Amino acid sequence: MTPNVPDRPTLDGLEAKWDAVWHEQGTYAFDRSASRAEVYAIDTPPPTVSGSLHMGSVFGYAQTDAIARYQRMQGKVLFYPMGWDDNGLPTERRVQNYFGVRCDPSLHYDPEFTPPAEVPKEPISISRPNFVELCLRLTAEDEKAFEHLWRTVGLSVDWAQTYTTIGPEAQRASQRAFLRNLARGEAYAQEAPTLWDVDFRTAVAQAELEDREMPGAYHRIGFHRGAERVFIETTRPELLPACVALVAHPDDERYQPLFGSTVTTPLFGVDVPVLAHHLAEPDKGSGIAMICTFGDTTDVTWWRELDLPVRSVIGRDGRLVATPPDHVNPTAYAELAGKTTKQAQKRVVELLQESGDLVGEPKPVTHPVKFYEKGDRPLEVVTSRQWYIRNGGREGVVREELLQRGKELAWHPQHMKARYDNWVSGLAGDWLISRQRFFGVPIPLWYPLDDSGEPRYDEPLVPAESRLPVDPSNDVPDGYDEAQRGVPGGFVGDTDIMDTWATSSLTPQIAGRWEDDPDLYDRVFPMDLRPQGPEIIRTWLFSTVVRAHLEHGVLPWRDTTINGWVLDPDRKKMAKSKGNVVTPMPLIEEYGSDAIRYWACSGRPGTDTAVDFGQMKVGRRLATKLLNASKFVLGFPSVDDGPVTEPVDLAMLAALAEVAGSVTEAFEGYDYARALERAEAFFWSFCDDYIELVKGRAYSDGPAAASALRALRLALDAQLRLFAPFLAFATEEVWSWWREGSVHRAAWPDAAPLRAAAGSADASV
RNA sequence: GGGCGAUUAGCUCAGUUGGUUAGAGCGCUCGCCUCACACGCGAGAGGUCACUGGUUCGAGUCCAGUAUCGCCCACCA
Repeated sequence: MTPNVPDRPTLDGLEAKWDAVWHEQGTYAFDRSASRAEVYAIDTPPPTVSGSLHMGSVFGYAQTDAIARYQRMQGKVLFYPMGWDDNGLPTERRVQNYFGVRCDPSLHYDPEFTPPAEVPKEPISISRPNFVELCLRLTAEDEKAFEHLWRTVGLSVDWAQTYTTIGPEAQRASQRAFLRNLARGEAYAQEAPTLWDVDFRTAVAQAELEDREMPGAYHRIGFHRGAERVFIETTRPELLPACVALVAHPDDERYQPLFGSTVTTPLFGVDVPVLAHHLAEPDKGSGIAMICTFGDTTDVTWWRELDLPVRSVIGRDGRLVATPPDHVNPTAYAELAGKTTKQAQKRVVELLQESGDLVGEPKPVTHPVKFYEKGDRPLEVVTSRQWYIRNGGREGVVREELLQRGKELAWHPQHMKARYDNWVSGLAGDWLISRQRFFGVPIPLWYPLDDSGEPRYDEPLVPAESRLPVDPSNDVPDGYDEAQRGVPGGFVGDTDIMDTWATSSLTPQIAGRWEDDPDLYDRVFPMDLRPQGPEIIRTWLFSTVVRAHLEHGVLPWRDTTINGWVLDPDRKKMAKSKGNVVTPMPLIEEYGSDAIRYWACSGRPGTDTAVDFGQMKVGRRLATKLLNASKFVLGFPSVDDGPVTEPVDLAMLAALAEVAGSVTEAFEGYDYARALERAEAFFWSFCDDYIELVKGRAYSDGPAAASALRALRLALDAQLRLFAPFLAFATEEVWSWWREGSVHRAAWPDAAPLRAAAGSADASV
């Protein structure tokens, strides 16, 4: 066809133009007639829908898109869905602030409720269904904005294949998987000490913890032993009424004489045993520690292994409970009841000073304290009934199996596997999946109530899979009716929801419509690729491996690419709290999507990369150059398909063949950055050297001119396709000037035909 | 305390089985509106390859150790 080249090619407006065309022509639509062997399936990370996407997301997703486009051009049928992770705490928090509301599950649904136009000073209490409505409303708006950004960036996602983690399909899959875990004994409930966020009033899992350095102080406190004193040091004197024992190392000669005897707590007058345990460290504090129920996870270990009683004083609201534990002097305790831990600590210290049991002044220290990663106050340990899924945290056999899965998985880059091994090896317990929150997938169970109205937790009422998804607070178990809810002899629904990871650990199954559409599922599962960030190896990657291992006995995907972290222009970690977050849209408008994609794809796999406006400028120049060089090549009259004859032309084609080979090789190893670098290096030399060299000849007539024109077109054609995964818009624009269809559905440039055209030419000429 | 990664020109980074004078882009200096492109073209300056040893005919590249930075994990009295 006769090329239709614009007089002044421009990058401006290409995003909207080609997004519309791709959408209309279904360029990236999944072809579900393809067999599993023909499909390349990507388990795309569902971004958290809470506000806006940042450059870190664009970075990783653009890299994945380059891989996706490469695979598509290699002839694979891409299953490339997109999910939105909208359930869970981030959305709840955003809804609370955005609308000025708070969820109170004891309230009933108010169909008339609409949030006030202005955020009220005092949050309005609304029912759980009203709250969930607002969550859905806000996430729907965000998801529209997210899709718009992704389409502008040019992700070649099939937008007909989207899901949300709060949607009915995701709920059905999570509940089904949970029920199957339950049936196989992999899910279980347990009343146990649990890390608890006192502000969010929910249990949290090991994977969601982080340490923060906090100021504290060692308080040296004397326990009574007749007329003697035994001194311990603690940072949490307010837990003195919760003390159940003292503990020292079995080899510690200072305390060996005390083992087996009892001492009395100051102020509260409780007799507690002095015990030996290997976890006690002789060189920490005074070498002897008080065990409280519960100050930290070590206390839990001691409590369990030494078979100690419980004296809980911290309530779920983070305040000291009203009634003192057994044996605790009620008069002394009354001073503390109802106080926050901070207030209680202050008061206990005053009382200890008055009684003379505190030695000297508290010694200030800075020490790491466990926080919920989204929380504001230190976690407490409270006893509660929670659901767990076995993940090898307690059983060596399962742990070994999961480590083995980690070995089967192909990691890119390889060293990221160490983080997985590290995490799995360090698991301290099973996966706590229940949350005492509102916007999530309900635990799909009810419990019968006995004659006194107490739930029989050991006999849960399980829904048939055909009924899923269910909401036990609205739906009724088979064999009961609504009137029996909460009545002795009736039933009660489980009020907990699942942790968001309990749903997103099933993204391959959700996207593949597990059990809902077995025909589709068989064509896409297990998937080929899991691309994701390094910080969620311990959560998303690991939990997905756990679910697939337990349910299907396979790895959920063959390869995983772990992208690097995005740093701000000054190479600092970007964080909302630091106010240095760079938002993508303004940059896309300034540099164009191809430039942003270029920047993202020039970051090596797994390598932390700064937001670099220089790289974006370079990317934009590359895209512009591609338009102009193409205009030059296509400006010449078309010649027939005869042979390329001139040595320089042949050498150029030979070099291009080599480049095509190495770009392909790089992509096969998931090294999109190297692929881009190779293609780019050739292109600039093609423009600056080869084109300049043959320009004069190309303008002339005769066989030598024809050879140049043929070589130019061959080279342009191949290079457009080599760049298509990166410069998705500019390559498509040029392709449309002279070719049919989309460059993104064209075949990947094989080195062989170029080499054939080059004959025996030497690339180094 | 354990693990992983990084350390190459002012800046951002390549450098794949160890092999001739260490590369690119940005920035900088100088010269060019040469009919595809001034978002361009040409020329140039700029480096003890973190440090210390070792292996080798030969090390930015392999080995050991040290330092600094970053990340992950850890029972935090």
